[in-house]
Amino acid sequence: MVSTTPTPDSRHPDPLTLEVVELIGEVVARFHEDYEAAAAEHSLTGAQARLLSLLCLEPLPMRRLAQRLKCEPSNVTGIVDRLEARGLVERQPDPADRRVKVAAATGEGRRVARSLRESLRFAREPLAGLSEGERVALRDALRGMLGAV
Amino acid sequence: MVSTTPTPDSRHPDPLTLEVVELIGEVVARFHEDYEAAAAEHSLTGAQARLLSLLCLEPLPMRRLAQRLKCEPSNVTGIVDRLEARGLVERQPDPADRRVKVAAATGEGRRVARSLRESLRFAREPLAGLSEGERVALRDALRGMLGAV
DNA sequence: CCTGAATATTTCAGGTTGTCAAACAACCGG
DNA sequence: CCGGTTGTTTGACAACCTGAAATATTCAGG
Repeated sequence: MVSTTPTPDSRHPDPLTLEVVELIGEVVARFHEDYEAAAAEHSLTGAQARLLSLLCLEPLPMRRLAQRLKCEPSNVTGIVDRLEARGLVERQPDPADRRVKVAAATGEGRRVARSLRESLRFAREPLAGLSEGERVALRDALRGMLGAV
Repeated sequence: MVSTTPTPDSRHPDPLTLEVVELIGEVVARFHEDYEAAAAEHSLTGAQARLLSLLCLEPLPMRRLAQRLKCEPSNVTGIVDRLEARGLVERQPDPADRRVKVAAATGEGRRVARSLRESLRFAREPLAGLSEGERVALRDALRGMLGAV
């Protein structure tokens, strides 16, 4: 009787699945709130914070930035403009292809990004309230969700 | 020795916590993508879809809408304006207080919201790939995260 | 080498979201 | 009745986002 996963048909979800969906929605909402708030503390918008965080890992051409952020390249132009005006990012020419401009975080940009990462409390603090077993279970379930698609 | 949760200090998170944070970030990103895409299929923006979904549960005064959406009331005015122009929402006078206007979903609005909810596949389809035990574990961990704050 | 297609970036126009301050109407306590 | 508070809207402004057009550069073929 333990056997068959009780067919959580995605068209007729069972109550358990519905509750999990509800909970995920709440987590998503809180995560966003927290992210925007952390960005605002550094006088950044959410979009600016995301872009700066990306560049903090490695410099990227404008085109790739747009792909990572899932938006149009013309949009990235403006965001980089504003970050560049504040000295957090700079455009560098690509020696291999004079069409492309590589955006890179400046030293100050990296400093701000690090500070921002540290003020991102949600998804870390509440995790501290979980036992190791729960965290392992959470990890496995999340892996399953992301891998299943 | 079972006692103390192995101190996942939020300033020096262990690798397990870091991975979970990473996974949550991915889930949040996918959830948002999916939500925006589902909204776009119905020619709605994310904000419009969220507001319409709220009104689909119960009519709400503008003020409360702003609280639920965590934004300024003046912002809600515009979003309701656009939804009202499309006949998905209507403003009704509150007989008890002539200052307040209650926004309510129209029949068409409810129809669109239902259709939207059904096209929201992420957070439901991948869940189907989890065993019942995993879904229970996920539920408990999420509850713990949300409650712990 | 030259031409034309393709690519990377920017610019521009237009729409949506969001804030803040100010206006306005209606409520309410004294 | 009066003054302060509350709910909604309006206006000005900034950021985000898209789509189309302009520009510069690369690259493949003839």
